[in-house]
Amino acid sequence: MATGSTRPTSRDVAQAAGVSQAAVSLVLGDKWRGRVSETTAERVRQAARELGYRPNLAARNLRLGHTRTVLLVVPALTTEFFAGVYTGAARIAAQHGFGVVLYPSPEGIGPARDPFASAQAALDGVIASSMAADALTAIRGDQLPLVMLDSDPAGSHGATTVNLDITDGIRQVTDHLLGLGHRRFLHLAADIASWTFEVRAHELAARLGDVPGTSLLTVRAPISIDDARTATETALAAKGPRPTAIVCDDDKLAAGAYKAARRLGLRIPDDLSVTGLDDLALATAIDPELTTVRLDAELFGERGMQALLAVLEGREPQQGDIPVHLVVRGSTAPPSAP
Amino acid sequence: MATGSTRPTSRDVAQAAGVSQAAVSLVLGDKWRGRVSETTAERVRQAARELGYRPNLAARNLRLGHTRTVLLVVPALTTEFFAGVYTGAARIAAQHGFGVVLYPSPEGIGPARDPFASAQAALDGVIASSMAADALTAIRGDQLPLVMLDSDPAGSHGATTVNLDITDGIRQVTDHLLGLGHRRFLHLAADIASWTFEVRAHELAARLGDVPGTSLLTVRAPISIDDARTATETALAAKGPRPTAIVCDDDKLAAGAYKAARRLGLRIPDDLSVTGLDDLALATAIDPELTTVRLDAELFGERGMQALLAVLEGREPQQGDIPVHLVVRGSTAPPSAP
DNA sequence: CGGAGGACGTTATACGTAAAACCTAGGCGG
DNA sequence: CCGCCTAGGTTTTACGTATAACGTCCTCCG
Repeated sequence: MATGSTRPTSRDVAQAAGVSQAAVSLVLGDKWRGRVSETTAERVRQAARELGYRPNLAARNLRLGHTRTVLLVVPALTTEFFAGVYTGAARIAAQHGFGVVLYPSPEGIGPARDPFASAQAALDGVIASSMAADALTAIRGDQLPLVMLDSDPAGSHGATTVNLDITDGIRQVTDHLLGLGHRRFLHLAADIASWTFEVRAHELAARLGDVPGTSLLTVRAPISIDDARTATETALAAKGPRPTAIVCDDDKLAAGAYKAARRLGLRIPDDLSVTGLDDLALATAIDPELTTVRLDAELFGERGMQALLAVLEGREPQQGDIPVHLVVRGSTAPPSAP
Repeated sequence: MATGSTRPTSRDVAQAAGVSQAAVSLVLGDKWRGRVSETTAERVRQAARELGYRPNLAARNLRLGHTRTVLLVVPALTTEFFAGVYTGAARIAAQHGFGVVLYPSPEGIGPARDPFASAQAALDGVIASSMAADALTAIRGDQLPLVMLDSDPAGSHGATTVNLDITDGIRQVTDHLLGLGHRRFLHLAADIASWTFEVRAHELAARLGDVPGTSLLTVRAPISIDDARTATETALAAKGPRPTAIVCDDDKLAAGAYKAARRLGLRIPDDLSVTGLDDLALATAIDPELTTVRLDAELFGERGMQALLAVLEGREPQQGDIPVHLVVRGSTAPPSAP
């Protein structure tokens, strides 16, 4: 409270405590065992408290050569899902003294399309969702440690990948629906080029291919309730035997399917079973509640961060996909008599 | 591609281009008009490109004394709303060469309850939502430029405030409902101590107080669909004449009210009108679609960031609350005969 | 033809921190 | 009583950048 209006530095603290700047750094950095007496240490801490001293992060980062900050690249934050991923990642990060800065989607943020420029921070590593595909090339340029989320393990050029076990999720959905007796399926697919959605399509086709007498129609829509509604409406209005079950890539698409069904006068689950994927708040808000595959977004973020920390520390990242599980609610039932 | 594995510095670029480090800084910082010839400038740029040079942000921040990074403090990201706020803030920030780092909610992130420690970055300013109230004391400690979102202008100790015109939103809701003929109201309130929710309660009471023959019952619930459902159910089960309209502090609460209504066998909007506030994706997913007050989250974030930029540059921030507007959908109708 | 600028750079320095290298008593074993 | 160790510090340096202050030539005008 003496120098003026500029923030106090470690030198100011040193002066106030009557020691050298080095001593301050030692004490505040907890490196003083056997180097500084307990009494002076306390004096330093006292002075720091009184001045309201906060170390200058920029200077520390420069000195240390790292920033304990990582970048999380995600698509636009239009659902709770990636908010959950962020929360999980940030939690683990905080436990290890790291910060997480977000780079949400190349579109919509502004002219600076360069994640590294726009995330104004010096970075130690990157976690990137494969859905933010166009940011990838920029990222690969730098040689920062990289963890890919929801990404093809084979196509990630050696980057560590952390994935949800979507394949198993789709398996659970199809087992459930086939077990109920459904045979004619509509796949309401997300209109996004991303590995995680390819997996859904592939596994669904593979599963149904194993069962004779099944049919599978696919229709694509952007992830928006209204787009999903219109796509579903036209698909259902087509001639021929109507599908009895709609498998959606995502809960929002499922909400669109609900609206289409209402417009067409079809009742869920009596005339039509619908499944989602995500388990957003939306899933239990609609009526009937949605049978869907629950993805643990926070765990996903945690695992991503843990993997990145492992890479940064030269350890081997944990192997294995993150389990997901079907939660059966009121939107699925046996098909009515054909 | 020569020095080894460590990142190239401006000195490496200088050496490669055969100039001094200062020249590199001049050229890359666009301060070279009349100081460096176009040919050498191009040589420098070329060298920088070849080496894949990126300036060390930590060093730059140290030198410059600022970081062009601001902190956005928000409650947990459990709806799209604050994701929108972030997106808007980040867009404006990017246009001005700023980065935004997020500090979501003191709970849930980890042991580091200090926003400044956990947001590992050196900061130039802070935008804070009043809903993250417990972080505030920590923030007030530092004397960073501060913009408060959704906060009592009178109680913000001189910090700049940017607010949505919630008062007008509630006015629109009550006008709409009163116009339809409703007289008995239930206020489903968010169980959060925050100015923005107090405003809702206050304005609603004031508005109805002006109209003789109206009644207002209030019930509080945490912002979760299930909590809202049970709270609503018990409120509606109480004896006495049943409310004909439920005004909810938020769309999620409204979704809970829907479920309560279904359980009690009440039809919306025939037996019960319901209004929300936010206009989340949820609002159009439920049936009937929700009459609600649309809050432009991105604009909110933009205005917050613009205000902070104004403060940082010593300009006067733009005055005036952000307009909101009622969007009437299927969840409101005249009350059935008393 | 002398010197006053421009054009084109370079040298030197400071930002605040962490930590290696160095200093100085005092105590103590041999 | 010498040498060495240890406790308790201090001096010094480096991190990479931006920029103020300082040199050169070369040109051109009076």
